[in-house]
Amino acid sequence: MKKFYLTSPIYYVNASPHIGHAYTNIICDCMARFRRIRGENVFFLTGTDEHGEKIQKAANAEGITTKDFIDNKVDIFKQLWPKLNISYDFFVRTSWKGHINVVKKVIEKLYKKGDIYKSKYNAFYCIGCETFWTKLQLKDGNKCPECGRKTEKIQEENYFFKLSKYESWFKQYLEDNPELIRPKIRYNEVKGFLDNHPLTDLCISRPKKRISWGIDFPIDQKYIVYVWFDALINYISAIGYGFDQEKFNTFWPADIHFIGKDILRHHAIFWPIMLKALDLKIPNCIFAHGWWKIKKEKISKSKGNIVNPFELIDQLTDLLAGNQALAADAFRYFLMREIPIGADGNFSFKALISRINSDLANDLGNLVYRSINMAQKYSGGKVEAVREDIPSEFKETIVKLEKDYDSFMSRGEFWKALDDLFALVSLTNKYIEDTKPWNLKKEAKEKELFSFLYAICEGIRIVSIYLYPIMPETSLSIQKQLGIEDASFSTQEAKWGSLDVFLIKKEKPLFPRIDVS
RNA sequence: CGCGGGGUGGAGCAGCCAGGUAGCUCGUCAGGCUCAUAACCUGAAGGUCACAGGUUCAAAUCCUGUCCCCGCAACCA
Repeated sequence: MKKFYLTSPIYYVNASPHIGHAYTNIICDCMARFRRIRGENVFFLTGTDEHGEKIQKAANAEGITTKDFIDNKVDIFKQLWPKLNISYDFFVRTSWKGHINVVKKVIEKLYKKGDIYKSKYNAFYCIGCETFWTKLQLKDGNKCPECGRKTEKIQEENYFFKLSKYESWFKQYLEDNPELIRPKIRYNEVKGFLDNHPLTDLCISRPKKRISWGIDFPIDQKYIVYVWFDALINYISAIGYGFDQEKFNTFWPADIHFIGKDILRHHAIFWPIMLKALDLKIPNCIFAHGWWKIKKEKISKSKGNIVNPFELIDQLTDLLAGNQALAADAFRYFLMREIPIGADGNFSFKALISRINSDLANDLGNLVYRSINMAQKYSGGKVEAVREDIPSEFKETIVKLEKDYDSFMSRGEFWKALDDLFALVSLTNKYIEDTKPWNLKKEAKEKELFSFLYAICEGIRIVSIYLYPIMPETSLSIQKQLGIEDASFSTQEAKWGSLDVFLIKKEKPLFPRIDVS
């Protein structure tokens, strides 16, 4: 069985989750579910990043211990994922002992190898970015080139990881693996960055006298580990690197790391080099998605335009007859359908409702409802297979969908897959229109009528399978209404004519139209 | 010369990397149908693809220049 290991970033817990966190994990979940129905052995990792100065400060500001602070925040994330139907396999916390041990082992190993060394450092430190800059890099004399804030001049001894040693190797590796970083625009960005900025060694320790909240630096008790160096290692610690070799060998290397475009450099440069230094395989793909904006502005707390996913789901749940799982489906659908992955998009409640009404209620929901209704009315709810070829109306579309769906989904191009899938929905609606079953009924043309009924049931059954990764609950509901006892979403079964009989169980429409005046 | 994204019918977007009749969703207008959630189906109107040059048999797409918009304190996918 083919394995598939995918990861979300581990979320930094100094703030509560917003739409961006939800988006990333929904992307991951859609991919994970797709791989599962394709029959792959999936391991989907998510988790939290819990160390570093910012968290220590945030805890202090709230007047609670750092431990209490992170535990509270982690709980919030853990409450969110079920609400969005996120089917992760493991939740890793960087404060977890297993992870901490691996980080220490990694550092010891790299130190022995000579890839970590101690050096005096004359630098300018930006607290916000947790980044050191050289004098040359500073903006306006003493400001952080990334965020523009004043930096602190610091002279101290620290430990460094020899990024520079691997620079030429990495450049070549990038050259040879154009699909390592996706989408293309981000690949170009990284290449451009490397061409213009020679890699300097990465400072991976912080003196405890300055920051105490982190993993003890194993070879020197006066230091803790730099939070990013610690965090990236979660991708191997979570699957047992160094302590559960069987599991690790099963899943490593990662097939895809989904990240937001803001953390590209850490994942696309530091991480592959760290792995190379450890003699581990490089991930197959690092995929950086875009950002959701609100009214064309970046999400930010001070502008007050944070979309709180908890509130959003609650609001949607109310509008969807109290069905929270359906609300999650609708939200997932919107995020995956509305924008091409990789690009930025604009979020608005109006656009969300509009998608629900037009795509989910009018097209899909109505199709299922009218089909089920006809099956019940015209054949008493039992629709037996009429073994014919695929009706010519469907032939081309189904065959094309089978191929395109798989390739789009494999590449994470959810919006394209959904576009194609909804073309089948439309086609089925059109097929009904063209066939005019109500006339067949009047004229008692039973053969044609039953053949038609089987065709539309097959049509929506196939839709339910392809829809599953994006909208699991809706898919399940469709299959239930078709009378499929043991719901199955295996792509193997998305073949025309694989079901012998449908025993229709009509329910309410999948999605009500939402009135927003 | 700071970096990056973008300017395509009323709105939101795709197409640009690998040039070849400008496409999708929503909205508008007209018609059809009745199994269905005022839904579904059909048709129509509406764009000199920001602008100016260039390359080419051919440019939304490649090259050059110009204009305009957005993000770049912190939080942050």
